[in-house]
Amino acid sequence: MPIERRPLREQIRDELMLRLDRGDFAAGTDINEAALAAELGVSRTPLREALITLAGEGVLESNQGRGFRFAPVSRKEFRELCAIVAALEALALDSSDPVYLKQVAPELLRLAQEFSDNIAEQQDIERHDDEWHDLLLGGCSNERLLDLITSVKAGMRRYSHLVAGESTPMERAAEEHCRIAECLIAGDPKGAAAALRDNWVNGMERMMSRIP
Amino acid sequence: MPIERRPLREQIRDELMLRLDRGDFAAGTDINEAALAAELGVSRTPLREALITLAGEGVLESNQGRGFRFAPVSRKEFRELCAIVAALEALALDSSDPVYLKQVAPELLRLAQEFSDNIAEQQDIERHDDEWHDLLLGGCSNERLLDLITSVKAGMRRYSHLVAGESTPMERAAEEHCRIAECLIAGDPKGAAAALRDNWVNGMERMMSRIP
DNA sequence: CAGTAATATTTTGTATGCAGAATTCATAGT
DNA sequence: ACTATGAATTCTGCATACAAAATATTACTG
Repeated sequence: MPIERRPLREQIRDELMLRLDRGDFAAGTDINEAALAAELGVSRTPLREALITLAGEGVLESNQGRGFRFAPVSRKEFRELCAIVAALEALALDSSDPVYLKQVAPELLRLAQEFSDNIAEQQDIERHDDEWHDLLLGGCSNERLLDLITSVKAGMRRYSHLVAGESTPMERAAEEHCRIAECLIAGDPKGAAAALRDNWVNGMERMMSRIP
Repeated sequence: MPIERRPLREQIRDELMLRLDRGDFAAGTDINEAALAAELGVSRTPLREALITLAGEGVLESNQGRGFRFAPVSRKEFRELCAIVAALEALALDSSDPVYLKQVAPELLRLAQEFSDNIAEQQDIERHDDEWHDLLLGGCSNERLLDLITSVKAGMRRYSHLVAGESTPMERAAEEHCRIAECLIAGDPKGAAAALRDNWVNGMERMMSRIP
């Protein structure tokens, strides 16, 4: 079996995103490279490489001479990101294989329903939501688009823990997922794309009040 | 006046993109870090940082232990990129200030017309085309979206020099630009967005035969 | 002569070192 | 007490150094 041989910068990036999801870093926090490198047990070089990729994804921002910091959150940016992801996912759905969509639609519906039943941990909720969207878009052959969506969503993760603990928003989201799945079952991808767009717009509205 | 103090990695990135536009590197060429660093008169560290950002934009790709190389071109990827940019620019137009659009529409029309007249150098043509799109989208308040468009377009520059020397495609493009501008003058942003999408789709078709 | 094993060389990936900018702290002056 | 000034410290940005992987070369064997 082949042992894992990935560049350190990628592993570091993943680890940092993990910690971001755990809520270890607050938005606006600036990063001490030496300290973080020591904590991770690596040198500053691959750490900086990871930080640069994260800056490229909008998770961090860098200022000359002042290093990196977690990009501060704002309603404006969140609106912008939601609009972007809505458009990109709608495009992905448009360019998906209809056969695939028909095929996974029942599964998508089932997941959405079982999701609306048990209210789990925030961590799980988000993972579940992500997996649902991944399954939805799994039939899209536009690889660059899927990569781009992943990248933009990475930039949105800074916002995800702000909504923690609210149950009603999630029920609404589940309803919307059901509607999308139903459109697909009915063989109406156009309606599904519209419902998907709504899902993002509504999700944005739901979270907006949570953002400073 | 404040003297320019940008990180080396950014200057290097810009220089590499410049050289890419000049056609210095062929797609698929792999990069020798030491040689390139020496040629640029910098050390490998900021060079690698620039390479990593370019890899994030899809201009380069990296393989473990094998370094970076200019990502090979393919019709599939070109189609994918065109679809993405079409959707993103259409979104940008949708979320643009209508007042701004009405305002710059005559200028856009003028530029498109004067463009169709004199056939210039390939280099100039592309710069002109880029500036035209920039002006078109200048009224979009979604900064993240504009950044993203810039980034995705950077990944497309590998393809731009493939079309060099064809005059008829450019005339067609100018026509399409005129149509977009006319829609804006007529106060029909919806139609303009559709024409913009067409512009990208047609541009894709025009170039497709040029790609191996 | 083809093919393969062993060795040498090149090149990447990571760590360390160093100069200068930014920040902090202390001190002096009002 | 508060601000300003300057030294001391911290930290970033870039350069260099080193180890391991990949590639090229040579030697050997059938």
